[in-house]
Amino acid sequence: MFVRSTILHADLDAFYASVEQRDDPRLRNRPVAVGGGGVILAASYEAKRRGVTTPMGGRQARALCPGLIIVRPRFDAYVEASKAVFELFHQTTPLVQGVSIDEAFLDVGGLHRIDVPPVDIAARLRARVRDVVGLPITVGVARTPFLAKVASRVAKPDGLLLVLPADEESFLHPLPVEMLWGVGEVTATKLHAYGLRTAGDVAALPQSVLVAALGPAGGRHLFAVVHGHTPAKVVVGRSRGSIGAQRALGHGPHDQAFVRAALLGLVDRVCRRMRKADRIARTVVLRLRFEDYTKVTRSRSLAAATDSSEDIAAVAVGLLEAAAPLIRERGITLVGVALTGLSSDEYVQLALPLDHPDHGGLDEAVDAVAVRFGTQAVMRASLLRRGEGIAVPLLPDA
DNA sequence: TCTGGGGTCCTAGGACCC
DNA sequence: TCTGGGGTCCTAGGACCC
Repeated sequence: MFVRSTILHADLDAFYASVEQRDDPRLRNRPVAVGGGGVILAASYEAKRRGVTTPMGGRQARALCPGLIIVRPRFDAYVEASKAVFELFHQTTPLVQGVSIDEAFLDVGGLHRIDVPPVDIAARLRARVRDVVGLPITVGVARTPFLAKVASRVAKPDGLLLVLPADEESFLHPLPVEMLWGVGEVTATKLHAYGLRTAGDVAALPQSVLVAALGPAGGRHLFAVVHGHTPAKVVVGRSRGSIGAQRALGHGPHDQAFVRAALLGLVDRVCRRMRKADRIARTVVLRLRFEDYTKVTRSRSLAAATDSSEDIAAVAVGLLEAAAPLIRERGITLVGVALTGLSSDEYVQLALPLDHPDHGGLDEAVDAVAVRFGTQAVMRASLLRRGEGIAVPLLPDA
């Protein structure tokens, strides 16, 4: 079969800082950073070239880059700009996988009947984002999302890079391991300890060595990555697995009532967001960080999923009280709450993966639904969600 | 150089069940 | 009664991403 490079990774450059430079001409061509809570959230390329990175303290950033202009974040403006750019993505192809507020994968493989090469589609998209929204964007074009992502990294800023299937190895292998998406500081340090500096160095090794060094999932993944064996499809329409909020409290001491109030505020926020999204949660996670920057999580699963602020607040406060000795000991500097085990509030999701090798598949899943919800439910259980299992509408008579 | 806020995925041990 | 294997769920921690 004829293989083509049809995945685009589109990534806005220095997103927050670029929006600020767009909206205030005085900031253009100058080192700009967007800062909140004493920390740099984004830096323009003029600032990045002088060593400003994220997250970095404002004082350190100014020391590295005299004349740095630090502006307060305007999140509403960023959300609006992001929506406008994603609108252009969707006008390009229906197959858009959002990665974050400022980047997405686009599959233009289905558009070949129009007879425009993907790299031309990418160039046109860049021009459209520049003209319509006024922001610089880099696009990588390759056969898989992973390769497109690495291509856009290499092409940044304000660039376009096509990696042809025949050139994948010669593109990938000279790159330092840090350039590979998914290799962070810890993994890079481990690889360096083995004398491995480039993707090509890693590619010369058998998979077993990587598994021994990085664990089964990490080792297999990196092996696949350096040989170009990453999934070719984008994933569309996947819903979030968790909703959370956190708040840095600054240096203490903070009394228990203050921490408790902060936590209740966060619970209120995440519960509103969850209800707005028509989701319900089954697990509450409390996140704490201490003066020595150690962190812990404490979690509790409910018997049934809920979107009730009162129920979730009660669980969260219970977890906080149980952690009181730890807080007294180490001094708290951050409190956060996350809701996981999310499901739609219209469906109950049974944990019955249909594609499990030892599993009988659909028949057994249907039987399990019948046992748990009655045969009436089976009649309604026609909806299969993303191959994860069976979804049963939660009706009053179910 | 002292580190924000929002997420995803993986690992691993113990409880529990068949 | 004892032993074993296989599976899922819960909890906690950690790496990584932007």
